[in-house]
Amino acid sequence: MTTIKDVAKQANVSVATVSRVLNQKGYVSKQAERSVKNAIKSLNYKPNAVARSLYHKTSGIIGLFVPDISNPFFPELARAVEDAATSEGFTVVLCNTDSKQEKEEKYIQVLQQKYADGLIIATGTDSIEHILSTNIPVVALDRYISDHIPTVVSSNKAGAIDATEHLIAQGCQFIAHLRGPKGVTSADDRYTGFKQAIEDHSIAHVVVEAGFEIGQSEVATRNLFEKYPSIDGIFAGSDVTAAGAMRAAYQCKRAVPKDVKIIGFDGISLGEMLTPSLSTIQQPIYEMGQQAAKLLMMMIEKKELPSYWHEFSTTLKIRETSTGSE
Amino acid sequence: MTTIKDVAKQANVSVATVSRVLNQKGYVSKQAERSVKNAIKSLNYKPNAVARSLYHKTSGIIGLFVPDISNPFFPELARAVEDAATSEGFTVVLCNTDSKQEKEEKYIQVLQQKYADGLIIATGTDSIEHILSTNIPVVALDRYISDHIPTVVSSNKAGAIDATEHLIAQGCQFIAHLRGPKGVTSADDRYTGFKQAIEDHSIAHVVVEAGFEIGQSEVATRNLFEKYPSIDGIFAGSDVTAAGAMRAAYQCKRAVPKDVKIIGFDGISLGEMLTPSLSTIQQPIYEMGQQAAKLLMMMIEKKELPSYWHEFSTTLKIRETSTGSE
DNA sequence: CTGAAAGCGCTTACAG
DNA sequence: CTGAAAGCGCTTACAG
Repeated sequence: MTTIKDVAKQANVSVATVSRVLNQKGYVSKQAERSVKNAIKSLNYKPNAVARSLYHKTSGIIGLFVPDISNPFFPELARAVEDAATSEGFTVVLCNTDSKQEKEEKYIQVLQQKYADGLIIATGTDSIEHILSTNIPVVALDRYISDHIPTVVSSNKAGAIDATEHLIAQGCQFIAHLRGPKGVTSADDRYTGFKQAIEDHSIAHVVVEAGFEIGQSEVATRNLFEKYPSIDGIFAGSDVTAAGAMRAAYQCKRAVPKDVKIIGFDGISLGEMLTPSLSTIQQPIYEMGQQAAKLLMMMIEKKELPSYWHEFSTTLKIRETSTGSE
Repeated sequence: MTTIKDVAKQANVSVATVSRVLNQKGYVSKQAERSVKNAIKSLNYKPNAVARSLYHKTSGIIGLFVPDISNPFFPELARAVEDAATSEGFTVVLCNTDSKQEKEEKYIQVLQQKYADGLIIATGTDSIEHILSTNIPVVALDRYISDHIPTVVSSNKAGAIDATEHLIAQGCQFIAHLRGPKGVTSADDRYTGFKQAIEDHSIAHVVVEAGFEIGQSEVATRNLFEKYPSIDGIFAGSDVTAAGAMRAAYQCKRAVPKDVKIIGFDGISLGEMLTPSLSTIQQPIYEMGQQAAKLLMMMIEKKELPSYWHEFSTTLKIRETSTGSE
């Protein structure tokens, strides 16, 4: 690797001068600048990022914490974060935490040792101390941590109301809600929205916890069909659990959407791959990831944040699982 | 941040001694060791990874190149790579290249400036010069680059034969193959396997290019049904394109598996989320990602590689889209 | 406008 | 067994 010394020698100046033209900082004569630039080009010199890091105590690295990138909600988010970060010259380190505090702590330690500039946290753990006690910028994505941490979420409650009212408008008389895990902010908010819509319209309903995974949801829905044969609408807490409900309907010989209408939540690409295609509440996933990255980079650059709360509207996406009666 | 100097002062030794106990290298008296260890603990000292990097010219960073993490094949691979890397103290940087050479080159440059230790390349671009000309260790995952680069793939051809013969065994008389993009090694190999099986059994068939995306596959399959109404079996080049075929069958009112049997390739979790669930050729995705990471780390540690070619067997996973006649 | 020097936080020959 | 010193490749006061 060629270093700043090689460039200085070739250009017949000191390393200080090379550094000045590199950073466009301080006075440099036209002539010196020209010969340095030539030397840089002819040697194909690229400054060593590690040496810069050591001096500046920054690295251009940001950590992205997700529970598990295999969970289909997170890749789209990760893509958005990475795009936004890369466009500003940052690099993103992927951290799968399985929502385990111990893993989060390990990642935080390793990242701090590398002078990571910031963290985007899209995972939920019970304890938040280890996050609050870190001294690097953090933004919370798709979850709430604390009022002191900038937060990017979607309108989970309003979206859940839209979903439920859509089912009601489609004529559903007995609606089941497959709710996500208790204690997970988004799942709780969706539940609250469901409850409110149901009460506003006095519709028969039942709520069951179905995690965020397909297996659990499939079993839960099957049990539901057995216990309450007259269920004709399902609001699933996520698109993945909606897919589970569709599988259960198939197994129990209920036609979708004819016998039972189903709507999910998230708007991940899975929904369009299902047959029939899944109606859902679309979160602007890409925009959310992008926003989180932008906020983090503003914090890193010590800019004032316009707000600590960024809530994105959801939109009702009507596809095949909730429409008509075919 | 507390530094090695602080520790040295607290322990009443020189920084050299502290460094020695940190690295368990060189002679240190029991007594010095004890007082250094105490100082480290009481100050909660963590060595600065950047300073170490600068000296050693390594960083513990590996780059993972994928076309797009949103494509559902890659998250499982990424998870495996990240798990294996983290367990050995490496950190993985996510690089979405969109299979564009220009993006790959940019990432390579940035990573080299950070003293990245290695690259796992799971993307295909036409040119490979920029990869060959890099001087850091590289392993190719799910693609072939060159004989000089360790490669981890699955038995695409054999898997395709299994898929095709399975459809034949299920009684299919006219089989369509939705092949992946030409020039992509895995897609080409699957096509070759299909051809071979078809010829061995003299079955009517048709091949059409359907990319690796759902939209294209859906349209292609619809056209196929229109043109060749007697198609009763589809071997899709990936699980995603199989999902597209299922959507097309739905639109064209062909029951799956009764009227047309479908099998995919990959074994991503999507297959289990579909209704009916998707028969497929399962690649050991996690093991492949893990193996790639392990090979890369061996190269980084200058260990001899047992082989440059690591081919994993696929397994036929019979689920609902290809069985019975219901 | 420019260079010598100190410093970022480590590691490792080299003397002793 | 231990410390002073040089060096990894940069950047930036400080003098001139």
